[in-house]
Amino acid sequence: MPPRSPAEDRAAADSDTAAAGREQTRQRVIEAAIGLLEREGRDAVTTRAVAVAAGVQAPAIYRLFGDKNGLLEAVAEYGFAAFLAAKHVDPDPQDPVEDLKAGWDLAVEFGLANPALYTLMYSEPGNATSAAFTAGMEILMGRIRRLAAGGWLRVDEQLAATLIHATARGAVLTWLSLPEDERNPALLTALRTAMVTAVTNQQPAVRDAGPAGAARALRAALPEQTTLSSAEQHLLREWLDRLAADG
Amino acid sequence: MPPRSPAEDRAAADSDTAAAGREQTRQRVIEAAIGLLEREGRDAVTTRAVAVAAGVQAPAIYRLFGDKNGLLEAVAEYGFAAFLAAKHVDPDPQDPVEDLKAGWDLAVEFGLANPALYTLMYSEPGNATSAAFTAGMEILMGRIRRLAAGGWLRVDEQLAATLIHATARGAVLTWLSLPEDERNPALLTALRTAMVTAVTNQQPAVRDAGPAGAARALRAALPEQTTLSSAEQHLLREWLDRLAADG
DNA sequence: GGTGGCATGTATCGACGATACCGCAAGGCT
DNA sequence: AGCCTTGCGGTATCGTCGATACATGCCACC
Repeated sequence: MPPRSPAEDRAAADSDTAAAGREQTRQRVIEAAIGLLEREGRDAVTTRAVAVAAGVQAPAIYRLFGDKNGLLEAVAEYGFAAFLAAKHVDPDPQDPVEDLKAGWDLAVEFGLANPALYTLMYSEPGNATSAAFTAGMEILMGRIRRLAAGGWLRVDEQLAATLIHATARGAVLTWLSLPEDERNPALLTALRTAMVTAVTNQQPAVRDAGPAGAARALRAALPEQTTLSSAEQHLLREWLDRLAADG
Repeated sequence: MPPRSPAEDRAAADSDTAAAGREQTRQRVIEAAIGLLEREGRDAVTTRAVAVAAGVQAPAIYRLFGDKNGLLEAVAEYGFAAFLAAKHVDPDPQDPVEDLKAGWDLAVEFGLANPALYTLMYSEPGNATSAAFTAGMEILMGRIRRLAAGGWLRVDEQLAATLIHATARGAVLTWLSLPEDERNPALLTALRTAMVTAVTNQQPAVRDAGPAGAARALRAALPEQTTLSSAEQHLLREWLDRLAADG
């Protein structure tokens, strides 16, 4: 959200109601655009149609969103935020791998539930900055971090995130591109297990959770390593001893 | 391709040259559209711009392709056919799994080499009927059939084809959506092995959870730690990054 | 040498995204 | 209190888009 405009600062007395009204019409325009998008398809979302559907004048859209792309971005963010808000995220999952599956299912479910919105967001490359979008990314990164902390992660955290995105995107777009009578639910489960196999280890690399367990595991697996110089390895071992003893 | 038009039948004498000329201008228009698409982006492909780029009148496009969508479909088919023709397919591969990988690489390579064309073809669901498209599908189905004949296939042939498509689509679109400095080639190889694991019976090489996994775990679990000084933690993190990336 | 049919070329239509311009209502200043 | 500045909402309009009607002219055929 941008900082308060000078006009709002000057008229601080009723800026609340004015800003509230503005936000209200903004929301009405967005919902009208979503309605058109899901009811009549992407091409039906024109500035004029959205304006009459929302009961506002055509230039109001440009004043509210600056651009048609701005409107579409606002629509994408609104839809994604609404979906995220409707779903609750387990803050402390027992099985991080199951949690990963749940997160993947969530992403795919969003795509299948809002096909027009999903293709609008993910069909063409480019935009990646959005409040709701980064919020979803934060949730995903949290899941990945828990996996890593448990020693489950097979690849880099960044690569894991990209792999999850790529499989989910391929799953949703391919599913949507199939005629309804060829949509096999096994596609989704197979892709999900493929994602899990690519991202996680079958057995965690650390036996005990927490830094001490990870330090012990790393200390045990280290001798074969040559990436570090011998001096570095020596110092690293010392620290690992301290970390392992700390648990 | 439709059967010969009555006009062509009637003027059979020079229908060859006439049809050839027509096909020539058709090809010129398609190439002009491809040039605009890859040089100035999707939105630059307007009927007028294509017409002036190809040196034809605006209505000629509608006479040749009937519609702007017709032009775009012709463009997609042309580009895909050109790519298919440039690549030769091993008719009798020795290792069908390696052949599957090669086919997947081919599909992904097409997407990475022709990003605008690829997003045009696969971004939005719908069109699936095209000569070159079905030709590519035939090649893919041949590969899958050889896998099935060798007993390699783990799932339905249809599901295998869909899985291959979905992973390739996710790989290409995700790759293209990343900024150039975040494009990790490991994404493609990881997705390819995930696809092979999902489609074939080939078990992934059981990777020992080496130091990289433990390093990742320790890196993710570290922030709560206070045993080390901040300077030590900083250096440790650096080493853990190197160890984690080494796997 | 007509004659009919079809491709070519010009002009134009409705809709789209986007914006300039005008009136007006609401504080601020003297 | 009255004037004035400031910014918002409403009307009209611009340039471009996809798509098409209409006139023109070319060419084979009789």
